[in-house]
Amino acid sequence: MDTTAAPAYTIGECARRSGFTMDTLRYYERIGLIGDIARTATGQRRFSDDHLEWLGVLKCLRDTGMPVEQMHRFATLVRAGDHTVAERIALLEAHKEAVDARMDDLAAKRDYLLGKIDYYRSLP
Amino acid sequence: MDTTAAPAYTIGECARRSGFTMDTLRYYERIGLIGDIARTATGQRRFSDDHLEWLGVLKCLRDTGMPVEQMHRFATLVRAGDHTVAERIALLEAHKEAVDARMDDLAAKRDYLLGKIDYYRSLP
DNA sequence: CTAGGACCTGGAGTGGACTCCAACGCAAAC
DNA sequence: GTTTGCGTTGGAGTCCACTCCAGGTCCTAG
Repeated sequence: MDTTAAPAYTIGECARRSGFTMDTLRYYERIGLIGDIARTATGQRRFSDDHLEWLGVLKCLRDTGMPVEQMHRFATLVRAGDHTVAERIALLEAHKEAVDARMDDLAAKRDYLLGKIDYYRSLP
Repeated sequence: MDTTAAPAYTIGECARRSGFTMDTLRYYERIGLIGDIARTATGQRRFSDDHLEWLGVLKCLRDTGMPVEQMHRFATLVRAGDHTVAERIALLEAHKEAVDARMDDLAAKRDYLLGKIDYYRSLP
């Protein structure tokens, strides 16, 4: 028999570990970004390691600027099963392109900023 | 005498050249990010090349994620005259640091994304 | 002269993503 | 066993940065 308890995190612990606030976690559950969260007999959420991993994905997508709606589409694909893998790749690739473009733009504007700073430094 | 007319752009032309919408330009004027816009006798705005240059700065700051309120502080410093140059440098440097941090974070998350894509690609 | 487009104002509305609240139940440390 | 604090809900509120609108004036090409 298995005496190892599967780790189950309270929403507070999950917030601490995932980097989302408790409110955001509840919000994400509500809008369908996180599914199948276990509950204790009294109704408290218990998150699993799988959830934490998924939240890591969500955090990555969100922090790179993916709109919540697109994350929702991705979550739907993941939930739909293996036959959506090609579509998931397409979505992630498109997003990666967007991130690359954003990084290029940031780099250019950072340089402009540096020039401005240098100019101010050059003043008498 | 000087027969060269100083270029004066309508708000539409200025929008086209600056990358802001007309509404945003009016909004920025209203909240004090742009000062001293000339008007025709009938009240239409006429932007100058100096404005376009300043709008370039604003666009750079905005597109690199500076909140409007901080841009406003910067605009105030610029308007206050040369004795604020040190403070302007400090503000821009702090912002540059923020941009660098953002870029590092994006790069890391982009790699995570690539890993995810590769994983999906590796599936049977 | 006239039609169509560009511009004006003040103020209201939008969208996205949370974030907060009241009023309550449950947990666990001492 | 009681206090402190974590968790619950549904719904309302917030924040930011615009964005849109009505109802008007003005400009310019034909």
